[in-house]
Amino acid sequence: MKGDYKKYFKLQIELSKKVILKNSLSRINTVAGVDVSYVERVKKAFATIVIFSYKNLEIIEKRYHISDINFPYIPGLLSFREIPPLLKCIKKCKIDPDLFICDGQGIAHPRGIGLASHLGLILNKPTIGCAKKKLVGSFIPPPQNIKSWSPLWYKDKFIGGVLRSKIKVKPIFVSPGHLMDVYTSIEIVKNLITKYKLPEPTRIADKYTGEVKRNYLG
DNA sequence: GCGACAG
DNA sequence: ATCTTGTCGC
Repeated sequence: MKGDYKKYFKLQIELSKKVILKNSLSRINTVAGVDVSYVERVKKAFATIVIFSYKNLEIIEKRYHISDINFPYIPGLLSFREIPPLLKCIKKCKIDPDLFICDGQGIAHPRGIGLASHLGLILNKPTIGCAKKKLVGSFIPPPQNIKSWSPLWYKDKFIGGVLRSKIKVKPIFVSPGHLMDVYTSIEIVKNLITKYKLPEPTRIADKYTGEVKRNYLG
């Protein structure tokens, strides 16, 4: 029945109980950025993953996967649209990254299980959500100082950070996905930012996605 | 009813 | 996400 997504809501509520908000990383060697873009005209999803060395942000592996779109975009249910393509893409990697950065929310979600949290649970890996826009929560705009941030609150819970990744640009929304905590997620994203709004993993994965798409369309 | 609403 | 032109600012 069109518009009936109760089963997905229920699944999210059950999955959210399994999310672990505790940093499980003692040392980070590799970090991956994942992204998905779409072309409705041909009903295709373009997923990419770019893996970097955490220390010097050097690209050490990149993969992509093109698949059919089989779930619509519905705020709050993004993971059901993006995870299938991402899993096939991630499976192509030879390297198993220590951490994944997702283009979307972690626990900053109506039911506490955004794309990053859901993906982390499935992979049983640490993940961080880094979104360009807010989904839920309230906050005070962070100062203009570079890399300053303000807390993101939702239902009296501290769920993430609104980070000023670049001066005179809208801040980004960082929240832990899985096997990660709020403070650590913010600190890690700070380390992954260079001179752009988005942290390198997500920024490069997004750029790669556009490249793959252009090649496909000719 | 109204506003909000990741990609 | 995608579409889409010019335009303001460093």
